[in-house]
Amino acid sequence: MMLSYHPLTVPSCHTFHFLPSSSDPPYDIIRSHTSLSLLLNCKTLKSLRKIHAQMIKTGLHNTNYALSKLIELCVLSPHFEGLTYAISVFETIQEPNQLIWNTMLRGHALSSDPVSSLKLYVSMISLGLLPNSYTFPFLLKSCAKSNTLREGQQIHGHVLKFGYGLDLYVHTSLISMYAQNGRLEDAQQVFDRSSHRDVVSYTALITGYASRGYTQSAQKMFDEIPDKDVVSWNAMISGYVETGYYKEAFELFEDMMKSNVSPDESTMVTVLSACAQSGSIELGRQVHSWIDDHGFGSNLKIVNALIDLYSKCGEVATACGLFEGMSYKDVVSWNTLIGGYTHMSLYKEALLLFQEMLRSNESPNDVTMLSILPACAHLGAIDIGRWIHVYIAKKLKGVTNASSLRTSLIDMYAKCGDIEAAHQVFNSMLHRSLSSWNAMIFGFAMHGRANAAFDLFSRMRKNGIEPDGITFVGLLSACSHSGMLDLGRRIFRSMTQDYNITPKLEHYGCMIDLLGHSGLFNEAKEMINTMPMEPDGVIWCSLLKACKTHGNLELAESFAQNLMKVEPENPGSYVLLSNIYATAGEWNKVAKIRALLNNKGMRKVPGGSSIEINSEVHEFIIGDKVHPRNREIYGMLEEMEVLLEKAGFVPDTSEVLQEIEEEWKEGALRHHSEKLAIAFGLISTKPGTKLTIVKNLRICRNCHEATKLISKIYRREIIARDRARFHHFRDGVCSCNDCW
DNA sequence: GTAGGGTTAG
Repeated sequence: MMLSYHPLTVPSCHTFHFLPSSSDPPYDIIRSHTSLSLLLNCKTLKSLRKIHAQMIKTGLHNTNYALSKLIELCVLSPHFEGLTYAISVFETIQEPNQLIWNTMLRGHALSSDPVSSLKLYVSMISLGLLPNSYTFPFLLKSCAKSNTLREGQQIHGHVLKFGYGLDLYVHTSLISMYAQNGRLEDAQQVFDRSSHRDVVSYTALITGYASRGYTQSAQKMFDEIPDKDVVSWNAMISGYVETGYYKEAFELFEDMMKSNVSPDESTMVTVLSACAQSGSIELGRQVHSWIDDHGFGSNLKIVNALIDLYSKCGEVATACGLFEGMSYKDVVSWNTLIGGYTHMSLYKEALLLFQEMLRSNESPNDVTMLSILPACAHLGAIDIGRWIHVYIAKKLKGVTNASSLRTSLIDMYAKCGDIEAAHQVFNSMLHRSLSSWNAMIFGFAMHGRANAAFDLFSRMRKNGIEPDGITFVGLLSACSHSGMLDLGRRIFRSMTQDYNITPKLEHYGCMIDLLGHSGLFNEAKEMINTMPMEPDGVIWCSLLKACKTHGNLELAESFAQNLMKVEPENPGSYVLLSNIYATAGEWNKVAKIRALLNNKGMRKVPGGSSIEINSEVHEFIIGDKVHPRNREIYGMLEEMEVLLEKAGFVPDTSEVLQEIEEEWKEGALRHHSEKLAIAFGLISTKPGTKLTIVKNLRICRNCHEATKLISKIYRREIIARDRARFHHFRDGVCSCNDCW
């Protein structure tokens, strides 16, 4: 029975007055003893220490059983850093028995540093102690977990040397160790040589095959199992899910339902995650009603999987409802919904939920951070991003995802405009993955620092890191943001010739953007004709923009037609074309396009900008009047206009249709969302404070010119991120050198 | 005499 009261509220006299007697085996008494139940429910190191102290007082600590149980519970407890405590207990024991040694080995194998169990084993052997059949599964587990094949092979040698080669548990552990190290032939060999096998050893091998994509071999082994149990079914189903064979997974699930084995929690979680990953919402709903009918409806892990299903399939409200209806939530529940929001681009909702999580008693973990950092990056919420950085440094030291967390931080800082902070994180890293290098290269590219991006690339090569396709997207976009055509051409060639990487759509996109920007339309068209895939909207759009820059009306029309073919529902293409006509003074055509837009009932995505002040993200759309400090903001806008005019600023009205419709005549330019955000930034920060604005569309030329002057007039550094890149405005100039 | 192997958020 689970104890519902807190361990510390139980009087100690009641807890510890049994002492083992010789006639009664102590473990029977102790097992039924409250103190062990207390240990099992022990949630803090402090209460564990108290219980331990009681054990010492009552002499219970002298029994090997109690000690080994104490250590085991320390080591298995998810609630605190039990291993450290277990080690301290272990060190007080004069002559630990084999059980205690094994329990310590198990603890180390389960820890975040499984290799330490091998070290402990070495010290055990050097004391002249012998392993038994229980020793090896722990050691092999740590070799499997840490992918240390060589050590695993040595342990295999010891297994044979000490004569445990026939133990089924040891055997299965060996299979699992080889399988997880990717040595499927060795795993199969161990399996074939075993004199007896059971469903568990089959399953170990199946998992190995399936996780490496050898689903056929896995299925063959699975068919051979005479007495399939629920775990073996689950392993096979999840093998298909993991490798993306959703249809096969669903079919197998159906077979399982027809068999005499009933699915369990794990089956449902696996099948639901298959539905989520493959977007099979209808099937997911069927599974959901099955779950409700079979009494799984309040199972924590299953509800978490359902939340994942609904949020991944776009039914956020259903996901949210399930989340709110949970009587007990764990960290996975929070992470799943936060991740669901991020997945659906609901970044603000993700941040709000994260803040709610902090207010509740749930501590975020590395997974939380990995889904919340992209939300900060999108919103430009750098204050929260910095807070998370501190939290990671303090609380999540040495977590397994350290490298991806840092990479995520680099991305966040870069996208929030603080490229220096991004660089600092990068430099502080001891082990950089390819994606860390890529994130930093992308960061520099976004900020128009092409040279830094290329320096980093050569440093990366010197470190012996092989670039991938993504690296080259970074490098090519660095070229395109800085208008470096020749370098771009060289990189594009080198990518195929020297690195054997086949260019994808994104690579062609960067090159076509570069060519278009340089006015080399023929060459751009040639590239489109020779590339092996169809160009997407992004490519036509970049060419259309190039036409605007170079005033090429004729080509613009044909590009626009292509754009409308690829993205007929995207009003942006129509607006772009109408802007080009407006620039050329072709007002009839402008009117035609406007009529077309109205007929189709399309509205342009409103331009929105956000600015973070005191950890709060404020969003503005064009002509926005809903902000609580609306009057002050518009007052500031008027002041800005007066000062701009004084400084000689003449608005370029040719782009007046950028934000088409309602307010296009009056104030369409004056009240662009970035101006509102800047005005709000100016009134709510101290003089001299840097302002960072995030915009969902591209910044228009008019605002770009105005912002340059504003940075000078108000002596403010203004950093603006638009859809494509960063602009650093300072003292009347922009880092992009007007090349965008 | 107690313990050990295979499946389950990203």
